Amino acid sequence: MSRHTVVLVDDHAMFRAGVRAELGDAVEVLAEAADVDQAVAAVISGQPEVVLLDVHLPGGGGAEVIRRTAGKAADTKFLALSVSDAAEDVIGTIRAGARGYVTKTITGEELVDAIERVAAGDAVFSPRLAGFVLDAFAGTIEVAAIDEDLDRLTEREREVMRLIARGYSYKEVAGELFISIKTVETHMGSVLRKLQLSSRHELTRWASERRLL
Amino acid sequence: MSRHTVVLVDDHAMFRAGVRAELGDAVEVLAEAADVDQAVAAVISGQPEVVLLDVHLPGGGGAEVIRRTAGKAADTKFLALSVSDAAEDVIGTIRAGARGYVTKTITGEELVDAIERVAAGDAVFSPRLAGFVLDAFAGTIEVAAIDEDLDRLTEREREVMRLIARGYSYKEVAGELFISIKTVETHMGSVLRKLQLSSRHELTRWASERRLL
DNA sequence: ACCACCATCGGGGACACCCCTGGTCTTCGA
DNA sequence: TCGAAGACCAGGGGTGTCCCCGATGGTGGT
Repeated sequence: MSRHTVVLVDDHAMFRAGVRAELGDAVEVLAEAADVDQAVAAVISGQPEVVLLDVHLPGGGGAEVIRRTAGKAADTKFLALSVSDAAEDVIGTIRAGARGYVTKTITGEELVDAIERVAAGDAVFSPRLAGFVLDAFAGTIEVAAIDEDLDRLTEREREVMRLIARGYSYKEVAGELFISIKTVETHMGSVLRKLQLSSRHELTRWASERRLL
Repeated sequence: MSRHTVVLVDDHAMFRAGVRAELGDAVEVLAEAADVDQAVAAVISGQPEVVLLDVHLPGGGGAEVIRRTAGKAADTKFLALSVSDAAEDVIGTIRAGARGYVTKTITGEELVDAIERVAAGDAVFSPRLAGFVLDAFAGTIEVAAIDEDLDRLTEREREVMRLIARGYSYKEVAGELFISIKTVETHMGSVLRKLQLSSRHELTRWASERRLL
């Protein structure tokens, strides 16, 4: 197997040196970078197969590097390499487009394996972290935050809201709930006022962001 | 380590027997099920740690089992075990709440390991499949499938469509694109006709399902 | 008894949305 | 050179959406 090309991004020179030593001859380190600007430049000029990316990085964080190089390094995969195992770090980085996320407790051998797998198109996670992504994906995260706004609605208002958010017209909602259009309008007025929205379109977006459909 | 409890769900008795033989004494198979109804009953009465779940199952599919047992088997994890490596199967099952997805090409030893990891709270994937989930999560999937409908729109129609789907009114779109409201209406008429939709609300849902916002 | 809140319903109005018919101008390829 | 297609614009009409005003009951707390 030919050696994979890698760009190494971390704000601590000592850590970069450590990774480089651990990787040894298994991969070819094209360049190193210590902040977002350097990283973006290095990735675009080097076109590496894999970028080893620190999540907490001066200048916007690792996710910013992924966003700024989007489309400018077509075949480059990003592998997050972080001390953090916080869910928001993991999810944020994956959302940005990283193909893997491993913690710095990883051994050199495992890291080489992870790099090879990411380069091959697979996704690599420290086992415990994959669960975060799945939780977020299945929509079980943030469920708690809804109620602050949502529980100020009455039961009837919630019914109307749900149908409207799904795209039903007032008339259809009226037919569905066996009430008059005028009552639907009244409820919708309350819903929009309580949720501080101004149109059914905003309501649709509000509901879809909270996965209430 | 104590043996994990498992319910085995697959519509082929032959395959269930095979899995049972492969697992041997490593896990305790509480029950088997051949369709959705049997599976739901077995999971609720057995309260297993892990359910080995076939994706294509008479009565609604594996995802239906997960939905119907939601909340009734608190500590039970679901591990999909399928011949299919199609992205829609993987994503659909994970969305329903499965904590892992492996193909039936797996060896018995690997399957035991996967069961143990899922029981411990980790997520397990056949390497190639994890990418599907990440793609869907990052919103990069289906980008190819869109164009069949989307590329029938002209450039201007796409601009109008994007703004409308975001909740802009016709007037706001007109102001944004420096054209008259009447022109926006004309473009929207074309968009709705070409996409076979009938209202801006359906367009909003259409676009959000494809993550074009 | 009174008040607050909820669900229900109505009139009327301003505007948005969707469809229809028409038209001009440009670009592009047969 | 002539049509096809796209971007642009207009009028009119029917319906939907959102808001204002009002009203009637029921329920629950003080």
